[in-house]
Amino acid sequence: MSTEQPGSSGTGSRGIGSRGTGSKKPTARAVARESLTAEILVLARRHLAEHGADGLSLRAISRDLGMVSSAIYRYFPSRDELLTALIVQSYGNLGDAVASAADQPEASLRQRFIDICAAVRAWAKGHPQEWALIYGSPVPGYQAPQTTIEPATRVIMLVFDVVVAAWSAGLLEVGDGELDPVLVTQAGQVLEGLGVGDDVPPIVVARATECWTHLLGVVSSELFGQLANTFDPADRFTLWCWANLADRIGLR
Amino acid sequence: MSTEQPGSSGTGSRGIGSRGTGSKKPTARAVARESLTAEILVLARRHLAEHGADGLSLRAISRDLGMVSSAIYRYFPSRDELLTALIVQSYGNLGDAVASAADQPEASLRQRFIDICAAVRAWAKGHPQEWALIYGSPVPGYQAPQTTIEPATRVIMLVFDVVVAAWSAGLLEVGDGELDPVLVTQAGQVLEGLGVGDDVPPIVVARATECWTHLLGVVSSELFGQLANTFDPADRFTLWCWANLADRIGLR
DNA sequence: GCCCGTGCGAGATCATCGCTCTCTGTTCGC
DNA sequence: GCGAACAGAGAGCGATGATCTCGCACGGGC
Repeated sequence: MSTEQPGSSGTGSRGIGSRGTGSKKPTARAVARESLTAEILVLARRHLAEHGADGLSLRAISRDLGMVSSAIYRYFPSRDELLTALIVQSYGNLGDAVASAADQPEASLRQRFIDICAAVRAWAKGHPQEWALIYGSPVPGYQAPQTTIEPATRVIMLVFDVVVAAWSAGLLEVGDGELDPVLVTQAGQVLEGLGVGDDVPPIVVARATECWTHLLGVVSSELFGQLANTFDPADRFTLWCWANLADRIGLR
Repeated sequence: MSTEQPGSSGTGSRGIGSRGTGSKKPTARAVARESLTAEILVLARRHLAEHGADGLSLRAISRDLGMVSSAIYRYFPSRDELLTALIVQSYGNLGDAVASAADQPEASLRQRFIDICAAVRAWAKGHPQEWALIYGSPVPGYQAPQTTIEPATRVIMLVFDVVVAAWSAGLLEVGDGELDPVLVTQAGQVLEGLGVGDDVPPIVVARATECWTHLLGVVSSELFGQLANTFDPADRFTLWCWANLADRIGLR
């Protein structure tokens, strides 16, 4: 949810609100703009869910709104901007869903990890088009702006946290310095960027990323039909995969 | 390569060729059709590589061919049919690339497995749009016809074969009947459909599928930009992942 | 060897799309 | 209150996929 992301529309935050400093009355025009922006996003999300990312048509949305097509451009300067807003929202929604699944303080680490994986899959199955939007092939010609990478990291961080916890508990198999030096360097930069304590070894980042890519692979495979005719109702198969991944990070 | 897939266009194979029984003279018209169909596919592949799946425009292709747009429809009744032909071709190309990488009789099983993974990744990096076409999010509104699932299995079979070989060599950890009964059933159906000997245990299918989905996840993550700012030049990371997968199936 | 059916390309047409421009009415800030 | 900024309407541009009809040329059956 959280429909207040559309600050990305740019034109809207130029001189209207002036809500940065004072708390002037919100200017009927501004609230109308905000509400219409939100409404556009809701309709866009609906169209996205029903017709997919490239079935998303500004004209169709404007029709549903009873507006003329050109009016939409007052709120989103282009289709790509709308897509960006939807992507940010989707990352947020997925993050919310997974975070609430991960928020089980009394569950075992292994259970929490598996819950996270299952939550990712559940959200993906519930919102296939959104999943495809954020984790599928990049939309043609669409270049993900920098805005989208920050919310994207949130879900990964949940996985990362569990792996760190596993390492803290002494469960993660660390190996003895046999990690490729390039990986060590790259992992070090990630840790630096994250501001994590220097004591976290690079293998933690590598394992977390490995888990994440595998998680993506399993979910996308199921969602994109790669498992058809094999483990088709994939509930058990995915569960088995999560268990295997948990084993991999020492959560037996 | 193998430009004779367009049999899907339907209208073409009605009464023209009559090459099913006798070897009548190929009918200048038929060879023209065949060559033009092939040319369309070549151009389509080029456009696909340059502008992505949804940048593929029948009109643009017809322009490059010096034809009028409506003429294309004599050869492919719709854009989706063209996409289907491209998908089949892409599966074939990937299969060829990986098969040739796997054809190293004197290499160790582990090395062969890693070579297969690396070959998949290499092909994907060399043909990102094709990869997105076959393993990315389904093209909007496009429903993959049954025609595409057979060539899709070919690459998976290469992975499956290695896992079977690992099992034959007694390397694969089989466990002792602890596999979920649902997985056992589904794996059994797969084995039955494959006509593999009854002695192959279900865990082999499950492990192979697991490897495959993880392989897909790693390659797609890299290709779709999910590894940006982490293991960005992902050569070493992916190699490490392949090694881990090899470990997983007992190929130490 | 001719002839009618069929394949083939051209051209026009339709509905849709993203996006731009101009115009008029409304709202806001000073 | 007034000028400037905003909002929506409407027309329009160039492009897309798809359909239809029209002639022309080819080719198998008589």
